[in-house]
Parts: sequence; C-alpha cells; structure tokens
Amino acid sequence: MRYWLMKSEPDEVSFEDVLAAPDRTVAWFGVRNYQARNFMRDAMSVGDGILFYHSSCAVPGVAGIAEVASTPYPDATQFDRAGKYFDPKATPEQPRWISVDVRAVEAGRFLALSEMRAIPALEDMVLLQKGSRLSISPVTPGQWSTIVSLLREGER
DNA sequence: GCCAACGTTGGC
DNA sequence: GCCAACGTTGGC
Repeated sequence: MRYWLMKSEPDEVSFEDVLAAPDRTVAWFGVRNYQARNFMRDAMSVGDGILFYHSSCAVPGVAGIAEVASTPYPDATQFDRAGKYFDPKATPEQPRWISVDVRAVEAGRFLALSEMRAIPALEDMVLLQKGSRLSISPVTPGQWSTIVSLLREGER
C-alpha cells in the first residue's frame, strides 16, 4: 500500500466530477511525462491512496481522497487524432502512455496549497519542492496521515 | 499575463 | 552525447 498525490485541473476533471461519475470512478488520462507514467506503470497498486489535487486554478490544493481502482492500461487519448493528447508516435501495438482508474473515496474540507506550505510536517513533500511539476508524486505515510487528519477536521 | 523551473527535441 | 532552443507547467 502506497500513497500518491495526483494533480488535475478542475476545469478538466474536478474531484466533484469524480464523485458524480458512475461508481465514483474515472480514467486518469492525459499523463505525458515519463516519470509520472512510470509511477503508474511500475509502482501503483489497486487500493493505493490518492490525494486528489486541484492545480492551475484560483486556489490550488487537495480537494479529496481517492484510491487507485485498476491496474494500468493504455490511455485511449493518445490515439485520438483530434484530441489534444494525441501522440503520433503511439500505436495500439506500441502504446506510450497509460491510465489507471481512480475512485473517489471521501471529500472532507479543501486543504489549500498555501496552508500546506505552512505545516512543518509537510515540508518534505515532493509537491512543495521548488520547481516541482510532477503531476503524480509519492506521498509518505506520515504526510498522508497528516493531510487526511486535516481534511477530516471541519467537514464541508 | 508573467516567469522560473523543468522536460523534450533535434542539430551537430 | 552535448546542449541550445523551444514548449509546458503551474503558482502568483
């Protein structure tokens, strides 16, 4: 059992969108970074914990808790010529990019990035390192429990 | 919109 | 294999 932070732009897929999806589950598509892909391919297991993070928005931060709900499979968007995630070098025989399914588990309150930066127990988070842009990053068990506790205090 | 930081591409 | 140029990310 491992823990992850996964960034999504809420204009594209918000945590609320996942909560509203059938079985509270969506495909995590559009990862086009090898390091992030390799985490999905090599290190994730079904049931791993996910901090669902909203990025590139007015107030970035952790919007909820989710879990890995599938093993990896080819990301369909790499084959869609008309889509922005199309990759001309990918073929169904030799896919480059993968998805996993993500299931929303619980919302809790919103934990803003600005608040996370002020918490000493979180200062080593990959997310908070200078220049860190990884869309999927590992979270330690200590960081996970700190954040889950904060999400559960003062439910929205 | 700005811009720092980082990743990728491609010429050599 | 180097590295300059370019593109992207993402907070502010």
